[in-house]
Amino acid sequence: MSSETRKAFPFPDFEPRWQARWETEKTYRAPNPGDPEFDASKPKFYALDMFPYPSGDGLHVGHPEGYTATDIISRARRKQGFNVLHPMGWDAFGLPAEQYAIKTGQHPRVTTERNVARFTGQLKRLGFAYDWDREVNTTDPGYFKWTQWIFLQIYNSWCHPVTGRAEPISSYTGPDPDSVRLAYVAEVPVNWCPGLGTVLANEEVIDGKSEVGGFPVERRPMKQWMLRITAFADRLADELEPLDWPAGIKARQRDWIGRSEGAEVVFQTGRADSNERTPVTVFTTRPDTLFGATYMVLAPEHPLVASITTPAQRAAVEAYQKETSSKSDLDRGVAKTKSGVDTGAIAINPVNGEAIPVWIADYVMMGYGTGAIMAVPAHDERDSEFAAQFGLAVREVVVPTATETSSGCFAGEGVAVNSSFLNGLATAEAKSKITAWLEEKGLGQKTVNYKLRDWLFARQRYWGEPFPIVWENGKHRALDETELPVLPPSLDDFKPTGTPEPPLSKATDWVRYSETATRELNTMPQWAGSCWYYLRYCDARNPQRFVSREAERYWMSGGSQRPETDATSRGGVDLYVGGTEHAVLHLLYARFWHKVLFDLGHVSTSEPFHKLVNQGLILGEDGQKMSKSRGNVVNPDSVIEEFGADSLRLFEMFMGPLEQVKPWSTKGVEGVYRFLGRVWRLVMTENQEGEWEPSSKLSATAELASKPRKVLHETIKKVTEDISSLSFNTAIAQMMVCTNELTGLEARPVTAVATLLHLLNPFAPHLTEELYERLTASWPEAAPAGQLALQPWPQWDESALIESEVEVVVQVNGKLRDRITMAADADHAAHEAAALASPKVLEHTAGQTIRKVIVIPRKLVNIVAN
RNA sequence: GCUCGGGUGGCGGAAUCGGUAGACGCGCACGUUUGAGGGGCGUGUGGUUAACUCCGUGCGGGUUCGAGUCCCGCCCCGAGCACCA
Repeated sequence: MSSETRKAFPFPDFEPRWQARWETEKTYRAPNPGDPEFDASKPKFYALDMFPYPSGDGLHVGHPEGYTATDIISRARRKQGFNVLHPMGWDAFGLPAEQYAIKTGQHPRVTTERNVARFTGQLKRLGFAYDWDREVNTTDPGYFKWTQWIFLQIYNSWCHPVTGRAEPISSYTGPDPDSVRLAYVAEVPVNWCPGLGTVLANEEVIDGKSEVGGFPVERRPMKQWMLRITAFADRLADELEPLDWPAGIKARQRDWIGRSEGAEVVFQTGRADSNERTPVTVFTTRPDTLFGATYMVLAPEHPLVASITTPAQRAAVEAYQKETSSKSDLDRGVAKTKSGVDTGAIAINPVNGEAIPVWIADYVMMGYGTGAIMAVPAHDERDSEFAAQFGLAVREVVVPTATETSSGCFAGEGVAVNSSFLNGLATAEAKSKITAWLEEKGLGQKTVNYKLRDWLFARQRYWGEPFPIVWENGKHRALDETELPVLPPSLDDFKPTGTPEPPLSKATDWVRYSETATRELNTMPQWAGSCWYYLRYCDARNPQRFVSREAERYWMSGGSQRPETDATSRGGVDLYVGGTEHAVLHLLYARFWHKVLFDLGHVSTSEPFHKLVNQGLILGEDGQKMSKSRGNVVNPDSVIEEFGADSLRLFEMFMGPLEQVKPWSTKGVEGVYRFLGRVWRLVMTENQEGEWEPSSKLSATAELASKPRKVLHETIKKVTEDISSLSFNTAIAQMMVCTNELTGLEARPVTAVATLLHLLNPFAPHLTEELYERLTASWPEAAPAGQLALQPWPQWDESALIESEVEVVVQVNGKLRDRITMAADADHAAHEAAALASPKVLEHTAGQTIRKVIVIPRKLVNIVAN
């Protein structure tokens, strides 16, 4: 094996060997409560990766970044005495598989299985300590049976208006249960994408194009399944607060929910030449500016436009409506200048009886609020711009308080003026006074509005979960639990029909459920399976329930004690690592489902993910985003081939902070590879035959001198703490320091080397197990037999960290002038005396008066002189 | 425009209850080992200077004995949102 391909250490030999051993021995199997091996005295730790969509491209180097992070902390926690749940699975339904199937004619199940096999092989080659017995696959009937079951829970529930919680539909006493279900059918304007042959959620439409494929998307009304996520809007926003999530992700979720408090105000509208009046309700967050409303604007699609428009304006109004309807939301959004048309109608301001003109304009959206606004150009920038453009009146009704400066349109808070009974009130008081006044007169009320819309839950696809729903006499009805799972029909032709009719309609036998009933033809969106997979991992093979109560309670709500996160812990997954691309969609949907399940008593926590961390994108070596077209994609397989899995793992953690965006560097991989080579040679040496044997410098009897002992214990401390704070890059740096220190010793104590291997084990599991096994073979007393992964984590000795002498910095006027050595227990006076005696200090203070001496014992002395 | 990140050597990054700026790694240079290459090992490496010095954490102020770190005002880069009334 001394060929030119010879490696610095024989990883091509030992990496597969250890991987095979872990697999056959099930080293990382996590027993559940009730299992014989389960130890209830241990605390639990649940580390979750966002499971991948098994694409045809295989793993890229971005995947192992987050996976390695969770793997390291999982391995460390296991050694620290936790029961660790660290699973992996496949989010395998979805458009790409189906698109590929349509293109190649292969059934998506076939390509999915092939892709899963490829991903699995790649993940195993990276040495992740997953409990593969808990692997889940969203396309597995044993899995989606429960996705359908959860849908039934949602379907059979409603949100009680008083408690704000999901309850069984049986507690609803009103006339029409179908009108309040959390899953309901509605005729709504949807994002129909002809290119994909399906409707899409708002979230899946980016700038008027489909997120997948970039096809144009048009609005059209269709009958669709919706989930009533808006009923949970407040809880989804409020309960973010205690979660240990990045502030940016919380902000994005809050923005997406878009809660805004204000009031609805009713204006009577009609023609100036007639007494006929129609009420129009507007929404405003600034009811205190009601006296400043100088015109009203309706969205062009507003249903009352046609009836109130005067004959003289009709042609212009209709032309404008036509123009806006042909514009995409994107065009509407980027328009540089405001546009609009006067309807000729008037609205009566309920607060002062004033008649103001009613316009239509595309800066008012039908989809938000009531689709109508009162325009206050003095205090709203959009209204101000519009008024300026069309010469509409402006009336100031709020003046800034003295400290604020007003320039042009003042949209801030201040004091009300020109507002009758509101005059002199601060904005907040004016708001509540006018709102109370409106409510008293029946002219309006306090209202909360959300940007969040109900979740469009149906897709016209083949490769997704069928709904457990049939239609009979024009009404939908849930199938019984015993009929689950509802399997998709086997179809040879799963192409979109080209019309909104889903491809499942082609399976005529399947569609016919009974003499009188037919099956729902839509399938669920890809998000469905990922809404609850973290629960299935707790009890992945349970045929009776989606997760057993015991397993759920143990893994999701704390088990016994918890690690250092106690104070803020509310239960749930202890650490969830994934990319920011799921900041709103997946994380919001999963939280919604979890809350429904919580309200119905199926799970024990109200939030699923206690701590969330986003790993940063890995860029190509050129600093650009990796992409095939740029040719800068790094393939993990070839990195493993050349440097080994441990090097890849270590490098991805050494590149920089986990959350940060950072560029790939082949030289950097070589660097950590060299480091692992040094660790290897710390233990092993090459004999004359070119074979590796334990180094003669190793010694079971040698004592560690105080300096290397200090370094070793500093390393234990830093690595332990850095793993908890996910600061893997600095942990690795410290292990490099320690390795260099131990390498420099003439006699290397086996216990010290073993300690280093323990610390490095979560990062480089193959190399460390291999070396440790060799240590065990020669020095069983110093290195007790057994896998490192299953042995306890080292403890540091505080006393080893204390030095008898310390170096103290001496500054004159804040500038570094000298360094002196002091006894560790030297007092203030001793520091001062020693510093003042320094020749360098004397030199720099010559001819000056010493004003002050600042002493930080063991650190620094600063002499102030002039 | 708004929100969230972030600006530190040639490069990735350390160090923020204010206290030695640049840990660790890459690169580079020199030395050593080797028949040579590769690899290994060792030393050095912010700028400036012969040296002493002086200057250095995006820019400008401020607080302090002392500021990468705190405060005020800007600039630049990245990500997200974007007429949400």
